[in-house]
Amino acid sequence: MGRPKGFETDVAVERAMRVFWRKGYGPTTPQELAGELGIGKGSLYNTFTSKHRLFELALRRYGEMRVEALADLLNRPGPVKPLLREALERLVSAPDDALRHGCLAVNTAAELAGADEIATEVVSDVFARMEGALRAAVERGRRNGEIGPSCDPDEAASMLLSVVIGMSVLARTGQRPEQRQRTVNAAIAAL
Amino acid sequence: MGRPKGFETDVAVERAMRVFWRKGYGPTTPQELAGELGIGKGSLYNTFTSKHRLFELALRRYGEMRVEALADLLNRPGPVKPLLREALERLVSAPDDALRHGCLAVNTAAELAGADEIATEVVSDVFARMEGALRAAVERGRRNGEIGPSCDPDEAASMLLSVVIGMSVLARTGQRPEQRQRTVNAAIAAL
DNA sequence: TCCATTCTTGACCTGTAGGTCAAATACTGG
DNA sequence: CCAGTATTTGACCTACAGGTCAAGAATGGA
Repeated sequence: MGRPKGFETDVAVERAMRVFWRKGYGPTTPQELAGELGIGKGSLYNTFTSKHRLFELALRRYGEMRVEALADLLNRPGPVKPLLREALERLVSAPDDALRHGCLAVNTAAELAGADEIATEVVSDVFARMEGALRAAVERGRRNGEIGPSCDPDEAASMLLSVVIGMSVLARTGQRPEQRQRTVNAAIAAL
Repeated sequence: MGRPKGFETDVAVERAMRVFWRKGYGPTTPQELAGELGIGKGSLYNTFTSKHRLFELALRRYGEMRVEALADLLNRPGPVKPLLREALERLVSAPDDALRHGCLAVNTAAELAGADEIATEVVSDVFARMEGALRAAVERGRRNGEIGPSCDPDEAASMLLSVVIGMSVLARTGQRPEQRQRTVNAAIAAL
């Protein structure tokens, strides 16, 4: 009973995610969010309590999306190295403005880590899970014999995670794709 | 002639740098800057024109500092690999809160790249120069025979730069130092 | 010692961020 | 068709960000 909601919460969170992704947490104003979600400011606060809470939901959703996409790719059957390469190459040359905003988790880490406990925790968790997926892939490659036994999966996964994060920062600065391609080559060659 | 300045511009820029480093550009207020520099707000604007301009100076200074420190280290005589390792290990376990704020250039890239042209340009430049220093080191290692001829200096340097940036983001999230140590091990092993 | 000049300070101004609320609206059960 | 409930909207509120400015303070020169 009562008046029915005029919008779907999920869709709203998804749209909010895009806005935060483009502009970061601080510079995004409630007004802009309301506009982008197609609802009034009051509705926004009635549903999400605060800008910060909406951001948390958006960030969590972003994390799920990314981690899942990475795991899906790396779990595909067949040799692992090409899959790892493909995962990294997604940061080399995506449709341009997808990259120009970098990765929401990375941007959030740089903007809020330390100052915002919730954001810090969510982002750490996302990174840890990505690292886990990478490690699993490296382990599989070792069992396959694709990757030599001298390569420690923990070390390799940590390194790959750093590379992914680094590339996502560099993409934001407008670095040319060829340079990131080189990064990928070196990182994959290290396995 | 005229009343003499009550503070040294250089010192002020240096202090401003620390503040921006800790809190980022957006969240730092003119009031706080004035307080931290020990001058009135009017003086601040009289000397630096705008918050943004002061930030630019601070960011440029930060870049010089970092690039120089890296080059100095890598130019020390002797084998190159240990020097590269040491360079990366500076991001593993520095005095804790130095790391908790990450790297100002990286933070700025994530906060402002794309939105702020000047910041983007300064930061890109810093990254490019760091990459140059790393590449020079790798080349030297190849001439030494420390590093095999199969290792492309361009690729290696790009990869190392990404690793450095990635670690600096991860340090901000409170990641444990041991994980970054693993990253360093894998990155150096790749050479 | 008075002046021109350069700096310093803090009160003041304008715009906007983040959020609240009363009134209006749309539904369901009786 | 009315009562009760949940939602919507946009005007409204408070605080503060970023910046300006008039008045005063410290210098060197004539």
